[in-house]
Amino acid sequence: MTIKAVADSANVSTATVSRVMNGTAKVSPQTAERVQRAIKALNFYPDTNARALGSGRSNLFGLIISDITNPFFPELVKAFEDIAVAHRQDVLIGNTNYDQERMQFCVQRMLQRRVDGVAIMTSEMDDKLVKDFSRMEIPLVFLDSATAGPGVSRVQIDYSAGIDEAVEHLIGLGHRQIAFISGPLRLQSAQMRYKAFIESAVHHHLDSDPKLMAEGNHKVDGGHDAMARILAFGVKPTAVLASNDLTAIGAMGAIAEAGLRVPEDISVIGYDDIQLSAFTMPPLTTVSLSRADLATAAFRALWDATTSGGKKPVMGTDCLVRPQLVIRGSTGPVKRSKPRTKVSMKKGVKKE
Amino acid sequence: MTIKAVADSANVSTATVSRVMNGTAKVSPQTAERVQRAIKALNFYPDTNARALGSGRSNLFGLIISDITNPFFPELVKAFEDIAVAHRQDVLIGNTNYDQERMQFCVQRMLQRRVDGVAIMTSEMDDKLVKDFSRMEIPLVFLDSATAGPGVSRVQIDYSAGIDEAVEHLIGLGHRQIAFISGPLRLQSAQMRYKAFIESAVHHHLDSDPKLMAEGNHKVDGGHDAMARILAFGVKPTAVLASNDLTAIGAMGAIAEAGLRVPEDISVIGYDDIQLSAFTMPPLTTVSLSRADLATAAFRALWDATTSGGKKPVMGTDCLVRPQLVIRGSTGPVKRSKPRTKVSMKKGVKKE
DNA sequence: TTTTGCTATGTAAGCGGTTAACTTCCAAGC
DNA sequence: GCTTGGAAGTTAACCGCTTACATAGCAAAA
Repeated sequence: MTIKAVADSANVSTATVSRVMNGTAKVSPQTAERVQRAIKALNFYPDTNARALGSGRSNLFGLIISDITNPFFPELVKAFEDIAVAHRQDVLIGNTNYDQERMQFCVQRMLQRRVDGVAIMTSEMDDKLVKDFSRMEIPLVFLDSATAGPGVSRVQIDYSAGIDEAVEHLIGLGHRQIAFISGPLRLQSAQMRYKAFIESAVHHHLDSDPKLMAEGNHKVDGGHDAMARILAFGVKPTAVLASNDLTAIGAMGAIAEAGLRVPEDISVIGYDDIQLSAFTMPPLTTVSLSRADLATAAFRALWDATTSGGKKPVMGTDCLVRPQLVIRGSTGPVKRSKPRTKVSMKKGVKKE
Repeated sequence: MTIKAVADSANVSTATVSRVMNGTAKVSPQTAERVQRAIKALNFYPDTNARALGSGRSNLFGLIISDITNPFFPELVKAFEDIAVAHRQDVLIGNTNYDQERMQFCVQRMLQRRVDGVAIMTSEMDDKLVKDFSRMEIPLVFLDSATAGPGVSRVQIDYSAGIDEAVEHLIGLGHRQIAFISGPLRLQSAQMRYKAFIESAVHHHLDSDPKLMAEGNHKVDGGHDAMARILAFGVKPTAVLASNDLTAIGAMGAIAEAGLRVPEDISVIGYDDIQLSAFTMPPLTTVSLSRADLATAAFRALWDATTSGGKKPVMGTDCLVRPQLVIRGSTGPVKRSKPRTKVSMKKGVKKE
């Protein structure tokens, strides 16, 4: 079943069939109608490979992520795919697993498939590999890294805004001793969150103590262990901010194991707002980062770059996505374990 | 950068270059060496589209899943991709979202890309669409449905085995009143688990009561609501078995909200063993279904079907994956709320 | 030496589309 | 009536690789 069969069946040339399929040139309504009918009748699907070869457009976008097992990503992938489907683009997903070699493979595959563009949603990307893409003039969009340039766009996350909001929420509840559990600091994405917290802490004159900081791994177990370590130090944070939700969930576990309660003894805030965070016990207060926004922005950038007629190296775009605090049950007012005034403190709180 | 450039650079014909790249025919070691060198030097990546067009093999497998946002799937996807990468196959993922139209698109895309085979990992697949694949003689592998046939393989899950093991574990702990929270019963996959439980219950002469059954949606909120409903009925199950882990997690939430404790008041068992289930509070006892096994079996089936030289309609294979109970903290001995003998019951339990 | 039989390589015809360049046809302009 | 010009189609040259077939070269057989 080829385009030729359709052409014969509709009594036109293959060029005409191609035109009605792609709408690339005027075809009389009657002819178009006839062709459409033939396509339907023969149940014809054009071969994408041939199409790509002939036109130089593969209708494929690459999507590189680091770990599909991290709940942040499936939601991103889904959102991205949704938009792609709507634009009749396919998506080739590459999972780097935080592994250099694997990433290498990934890039190679995309290069070979002649993808129309690549969304690089992991902060860990080798510059050399990026060069490979630009040599082929493949539009790129990065999440949180690289500088925009010819054919390279960026989607940035306003970490500070999200973290500030979280910190201010805690301060409003009376917290001053706020612990922070970071992700693995060798990853840029984790570092950015970490730095945003430090800045916010300084800016808000929070009590600072290295013992309030611990490094996790952006997974549940890492959050758990990090929290356990902090608790073991004997410092007594009244609140913890975690670099992502999984970490926060782990932290909540460690807190419970220490015989403390969330939020009565320690308030917990996560980051990302993965679906699950609404269902933890208690539901997690978290900084929500809309995967749909991220995906939309990334897709847009690629789409614009590939459909801009003519001049090849379109200047990349730059866009900022702003997270937003979602208050649920894991944060509450700080408990006065050692009330300074014995009685009727409650009445005196107003001004404090 | 085409194969021609490489050929010129190595002073051979394009055919020879193609041969050394694919190992499809003997080439003298020296020539091969020279070609390899040229490929490296020019940093040449063959165009997969052209290759697919010329050879009729796309080196692409389709992977259809229903909801990448369900933690069961990312792990499956990852495992599948891992094996695929090792075999130099790419993977085109399609998310049906449990939506007919979306599934349609999915199938279409794969057909157009001329995938070498498709793993259909969702129980909801339209027969008409399956026909489209077989007309093209595209090998298929199903998870949990369809009958094997020419070009159609199956990977079956031995639900009964897993559920039996769970039920026996509970019985061993003294439970007789076991509730079951199913997935959405319109989905085959949910039905199979449901039926397996019913059979097991009958087989083990468990107390049966329709009020012990509730339908969830295979997500956390569904599990929560279903458990709440069961509790509201006033029946007092001492244990709950959930159709998947997310459901179990939801159920644990509802139990906690009812002022009961897991496992002291109610034991909970999930199904799937998603990563998260090791980190709930308490850690979830669950029937572990190895995604790696599933993925491996599915991949194997497709791989064998596509590489079997010659005769096209190879008979599909059939394979059974056996889940296994993982005992963690959410199950415990049944509590004697109304001890029949007032005192020293503990000593008398031995024989019971 | 000539023939035979391999083996290593080259030649060129696809694969199934796209698209530039060209042909028709026909209405409008002069 | 003859040009001009634009719309609707057709022809055929690619796109980059694979592969059937042809060929050259050489060792063994005759």
